[in-house]
Formats: sequence, C-alpha cells, structure tokens
Amino acid sequence: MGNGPAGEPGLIAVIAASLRRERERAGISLSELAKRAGVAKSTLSQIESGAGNPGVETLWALATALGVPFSRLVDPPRPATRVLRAGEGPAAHSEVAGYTAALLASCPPNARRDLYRVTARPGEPRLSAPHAPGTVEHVVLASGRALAGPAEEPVELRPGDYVTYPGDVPHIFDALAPGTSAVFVMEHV
Amino acid sequence: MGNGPAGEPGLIAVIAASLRRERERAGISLSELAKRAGVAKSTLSQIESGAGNPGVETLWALATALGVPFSRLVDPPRPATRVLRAGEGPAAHSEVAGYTAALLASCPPNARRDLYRVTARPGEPRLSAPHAPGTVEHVVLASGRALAGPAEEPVELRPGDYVTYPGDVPHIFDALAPGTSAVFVMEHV
DNA sequence: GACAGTCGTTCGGTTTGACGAACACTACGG
DNA sequence: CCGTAGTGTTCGTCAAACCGAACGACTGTC
Repeated sequence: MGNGPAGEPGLIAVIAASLRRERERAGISLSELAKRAGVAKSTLSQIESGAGNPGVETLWALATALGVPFSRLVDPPRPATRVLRAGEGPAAHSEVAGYTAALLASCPPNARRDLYRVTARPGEPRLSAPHAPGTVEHVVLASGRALAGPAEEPVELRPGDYVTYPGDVPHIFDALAPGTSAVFVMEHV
Repeated sequence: MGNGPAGEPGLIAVIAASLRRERERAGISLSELAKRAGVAKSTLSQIESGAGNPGVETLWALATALGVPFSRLVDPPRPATRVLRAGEGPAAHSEVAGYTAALLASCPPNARRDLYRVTARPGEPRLSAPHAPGTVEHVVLASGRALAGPAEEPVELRPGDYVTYPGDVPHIFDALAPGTSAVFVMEHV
C-alpha cells in the first residue's frame, strides 16, 4: 500500500484524528454518533483510536451522520497567502483571439475546483466542449457584458450577475462589450 | 445503513461505476491498476462488479493509483443552471454599513465551499473573526480598490487582482474606493 | 495450429472488520 | 449510600474483505 509521496502521516491516523475532531466539533458523544450512523460504538471507538482499516460504508455512514463530506475525513489541508496581480498568469494561460483565462488557484491535490480569471473581447464567442461528468461551473461577471451558460440556453450577464450550470454539456462565453472580465469557478466535485 | 435522503442509488454501486469509469478513462486494464495500487485483481474485480464493502485503504490505494481524489469515487454530482442578478441576494444577505455579502452558491451538501459576491463602501473596514481550521478564502477584486487578506499583512488589490489566504486567522476587507466589489470563494475543505 | 500474452472472472484459505455484551469510570439525584 | 444514566473502553463471535492461484476467453505471432 502507500504508493503516495514519502513521509505519509498514515491514512488511518488521519481518519482517526479527523473523525474525532469532527465529532467533537459537532458536540456529540461517541455513543450518540454511533447510534445516529447506525454503527456499533465499539467499531467507532476502534476507528477513532486508529485501529484497523474501516469499510467505506462504515465511514460513509459516519460522515453523513456528521454532516460532513467524505473527503473531510481523509485529507487535512494546509494553505498559505498568495497574491496574483491583474496582469500575471502563472499557469495554464489560455489565450485565443482576445480571450484570456488565467488559472488563479489550481486544484490543490484534493480539492476539486479550479479558479480562473477570464477576460474577453466581443465578437469572439468561446464555445467549450463538455467536460467530465460531474463538473460544475460558476461565473460571476466582473465588468462588461457577456452571454454565458449552456450553449442551448445561454444567459446574458451584467456586472455582478452570477450563473451556474453543469459543465458536462457544451457551454459558451461570449463577450458583448469591450473590457469584459469574469471570475470562473470550475468544480470537478 | 443509508440514513441519507430516500431513493439512494446505493453507495457501493456508485463506487463501482466511478471506479470503472475512472479506470477506463485512464486507459489502463484491471490487472494493471491492481498491480499499480498493490491490491489483488480479484479484489478489484469484485469491487467493480459492485460486490461488498471495500476497505478505505483499498479504495485509497486505487484512487491514488488512478490519480484522482477520494471523493471522485463516492459522490456523483447533479447540478442545474441557476442565475442570480446583480441586485438579488437570495440567502445570507449580510449588510453592515455599506458592506453587502450575497451568498451565491452555498455548500451543496458535499462540496465544502461558499461563493459570495461582496460590495463595500470605503471607510468601513470589515474585520472577520477566524473561521474553522482548514478554511481557505479566495478573493478576486472586480472593481474599485481594496485592502484584503490576513489582518496582520493585508494586500492592496486592484481590479482583477487575486489573493488567497488561510481563513482560520483574523482577516480583513477594506474598500479603498467607491463602488468596490469582489468575488469571494470560501472553502471549508 | 500451437504457443505465449493479456484480458477479466471465479474459487478456497487466511486475515480482519463489524457487531453485541460486558466492562470500568464519572456525574447526578433520591 | 446506592441506583440510574451517561461516557468510552475491551472481549468473543461471526461474517466478509483481501489475497493467491487457477480458470476460460480472446489476441497476435511464429
């Protein structure tokens, strides 16, 4: 097991810690959580003490009973402050005829979302092919005017407008005014 | 098991489908994936056929061997198109002396992030108390000028600028010009 | 056509996770 | 002082996850 990067803190230990932390944050007892999740409290006790390799259904039951997503139990995050000026675009700079997409925050290993800043000139509608199923896109128009959304039924946006739509269908972003810019959030959840 | 909403498609079935889909998307055979992940191919075969309740370590090994996050295997999302006009603010409308925060996309059960649109007037710096550990905030300035980031070392933003910082420390958003607006992404990952 | 290679599935055996019951411990009342 | 209700722990049993090996099907090569 463990073909991940060296120096792993141990998957089971992480789950154990996360589980206990989330449970205490929810303010419920071990017995109570066990009852709500429908698992034996002995099982829960062992998991929280870092023993063994629980089954997914067990963990799933615990996660949903706690009201937290699955991933919350398996990976603890550690971010830092980062600034990106309007001109800069460190990675995945996509430029196609007046259309610029700068990747602001790529998927930090286990968070399935990308954050883009997009600027576009009018007259060059950008049609994107469908992404993988389960992808969601969010758009907030910062300035200008644009037509965005599913190619079948796009929506006209004005500054401050917001639209979200499934990313697994063809979708469009068409600037209607000069100086159009938007913020994209693309979730692969 | 299954205290979730009625009409579940079955957790195991979801995992089975996701696993097979991801594997085929990666273009590798069952045997190959089994070897890479260090699990018996018989085990993998059974999991993909929807039998039983695999252990987390097994699934983790498979997920990392596939290069996908854990959550990608357990929850298939199903979104819809939604529009929110600049004036509207359907929920969690926070208004404090010229500071307006409209919740655009709240955490859809299993995605740990909130999407806000924020407008602010100068002279009313907004200081936020630390959130839960593991929280990250992203800010993209849409218009105006603002001072944002950790209270200890805020950053001056101009339109299009982007900054991200940990949300578990005190942080600030101070508009420096009239008509300042920004897009907030707050992750609880 | 026989062989080697790969595919994915199925079959016993060992390991181990999940369960229920009993356990020690603490706190609150009668 | 003892009963009751709560906490989280440990023990013994049973079911099942995981493994290795053997299997049939299918492909290409000499």
